[in-house]
Amino acid sequence: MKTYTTGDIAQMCDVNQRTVIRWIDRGELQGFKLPGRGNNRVTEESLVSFLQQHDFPLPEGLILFSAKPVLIVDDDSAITKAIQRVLRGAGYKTVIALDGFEAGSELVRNKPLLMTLDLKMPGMDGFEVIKQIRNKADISHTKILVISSVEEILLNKALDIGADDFISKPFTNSELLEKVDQLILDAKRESGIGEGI
Amino acid sequence: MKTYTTGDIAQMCDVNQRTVIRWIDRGELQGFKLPGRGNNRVTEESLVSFLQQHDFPLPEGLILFSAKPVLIVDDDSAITKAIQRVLRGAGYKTVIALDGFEAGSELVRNKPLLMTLDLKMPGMDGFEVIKQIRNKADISHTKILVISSVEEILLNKALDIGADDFISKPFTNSELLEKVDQLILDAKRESGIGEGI
DNA sequence: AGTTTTTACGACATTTGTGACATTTTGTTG
DNA sequence: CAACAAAATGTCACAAATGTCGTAAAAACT
Repeated sequence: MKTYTTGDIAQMCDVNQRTVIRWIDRGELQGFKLPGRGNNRVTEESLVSFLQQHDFPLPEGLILFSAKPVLIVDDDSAITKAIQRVLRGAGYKTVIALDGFEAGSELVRNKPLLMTLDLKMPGMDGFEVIKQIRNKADISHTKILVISSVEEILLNKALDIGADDFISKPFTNSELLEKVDQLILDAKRESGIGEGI
Repeated sequence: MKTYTTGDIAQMCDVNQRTVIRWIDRGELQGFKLPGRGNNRVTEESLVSFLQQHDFPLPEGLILFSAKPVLIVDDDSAITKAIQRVLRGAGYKTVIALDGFEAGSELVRNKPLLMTLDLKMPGMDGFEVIKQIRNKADISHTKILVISSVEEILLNKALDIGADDFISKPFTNSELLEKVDQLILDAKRESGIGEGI
């Protein structure tokens, strides 16, 4: 379960850290204390509830952190639906993009932790997309799982450019889920507050 | 997320702080309250929108934030640069997108008032893009100026789908500027920005 | 082991919200 | 124009909330 320190929250709310501690002391923000000297921690749940209760505009990185969708990019809607079925079955929310424009807009809109990417889509250079993603700060953290049936050499090239993993068609549901679970885990571990903005 | 206190705004607008609080209470300036006694905070976004609506001269630090760019979409970088030169000369900020992915991501990222769109880009269906834009609430307001050399019939079809205006290649700088100025004016009027009495 | 960064807390300075009231501005009427 | 009412804004005092600073402990990171 993700927790936040008083410093995280202070930065997030544009408020002095001393003030956050006072909120917790007064009980206005629910937190718990570490054994040592009583350093405060606040669960994501408490924080979101607190922010909503006071009409705080939700900071980017926090919006539905645990419910962020996986973006599925493929021009073949049969494939996107198949992938979607598997991921939904495992509890993931999903968003589908069938072309480059949709992929770009949904990526920036949802800022997913992970996207699956078909390397050879008509009119869309997968390698170029990977480069652009890694080059834009607000989405550069996105985990990219390349899904394709092209030759091994090209897949390795994708990894060199910045993809995080690949899977070759055809693949089994469990193979897909294994890689998705791993990448999501990595993404959650790496993501912190204030980073990647 | 940058926020401002009532004191900041009072100083900025050369107004009594008491008055700023009343603006917020009346709902004329959108703000939110801290837990304690309800101290007010106003996001940069709300403040800029408020200042523009009342023709306040924008303080230095807020000018950049307020100037939304024009998005230029074309696969031919010679053309994008030419358009960029003209628009910059007229004082517009510009962002260029050379393919569908870039167009989608920059559109959602910058939420420009206006985009120029080449209808026939390789691997990107201009009509489909227009449809998608009109179908997504966060960008549906975007003014679309179609720039193309295709036949009149297709251009009219673009208008039917949801484009706001078109201009045929080749065109002069003044023709382009005239249409851009008009569309930007429309966009500002419709969004309530820059309305003076 | 070490070092660096972050955190909690106290004491004090500053800012903020509120109410009550004075002043200015705006609009209307004769 | 003058007179007037209505609304908006300015002024002031005080309690409450927040900001600032220094220090020592804790946590994070080699």
